Amino acid sequence: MQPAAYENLSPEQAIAWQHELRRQIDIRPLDKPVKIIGGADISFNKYSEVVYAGIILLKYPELTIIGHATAISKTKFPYISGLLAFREVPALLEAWEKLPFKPDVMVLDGQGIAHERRTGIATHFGLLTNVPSIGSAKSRLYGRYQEPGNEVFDQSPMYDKGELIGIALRSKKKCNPIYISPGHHISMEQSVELIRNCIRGYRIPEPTRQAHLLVNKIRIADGENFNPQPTLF
DNA sequence: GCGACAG
DNA sequence: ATCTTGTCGC
Repeated sequence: MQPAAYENLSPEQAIAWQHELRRQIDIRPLDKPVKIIGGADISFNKYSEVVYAGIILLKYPELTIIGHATAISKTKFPYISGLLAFREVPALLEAWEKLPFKPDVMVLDGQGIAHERRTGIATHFGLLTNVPSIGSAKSRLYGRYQEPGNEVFDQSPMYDKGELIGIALRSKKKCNPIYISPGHHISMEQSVELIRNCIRGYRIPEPTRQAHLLVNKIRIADGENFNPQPTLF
């Protein structure tokens, strides 16, 4: 199935596709060391179908920005909890194709396998691009866990019926934890280790944080042309 | 039936 | 996610 056709899927069909994708998930150690790590995110104006996607490339472990790509696209697929990938992945793939070179691993803003059907946006993106991926979410979607300790890097496992599906990580003191889970072609341990090495004083790891800054920047720049609200007179 | 519910 | 200023806490 082509991602471009995602907007025509019904929620039921999207779920059926996730069951299909689930069979292809492969959680295992990386085959090569990480020298370049990428971060992806999207932004949009309320009530608008226009989505601004962006991917940032950082040198690892220095985390200096060495490249990026963006794409302005449209989507008709609404936000539905559990089906986030169908709304955001198409635009992200457009940005992915524009990258000057590909990263060794990608960090997505959302879940990896910490998902009811193990198909969070990071897993979905990893399967389609065949690139190792990690999910770093700002809130929990699925799985049971105990609140991690209050010190930086304290962590707590997330389970689904006894199966480890993610890790709640305290990335910053006095802040809510972030939820890490492998997406595809990477292990749980490596996912957490990489994210830990991407924390730079903020709650959000650099790849995703920089991607967020990037897409918000292009959205604001693009919006300075017309008025979203009904103009008076 | 009730509560939860990535971005 | 986005809309938005000040403000409580470390």
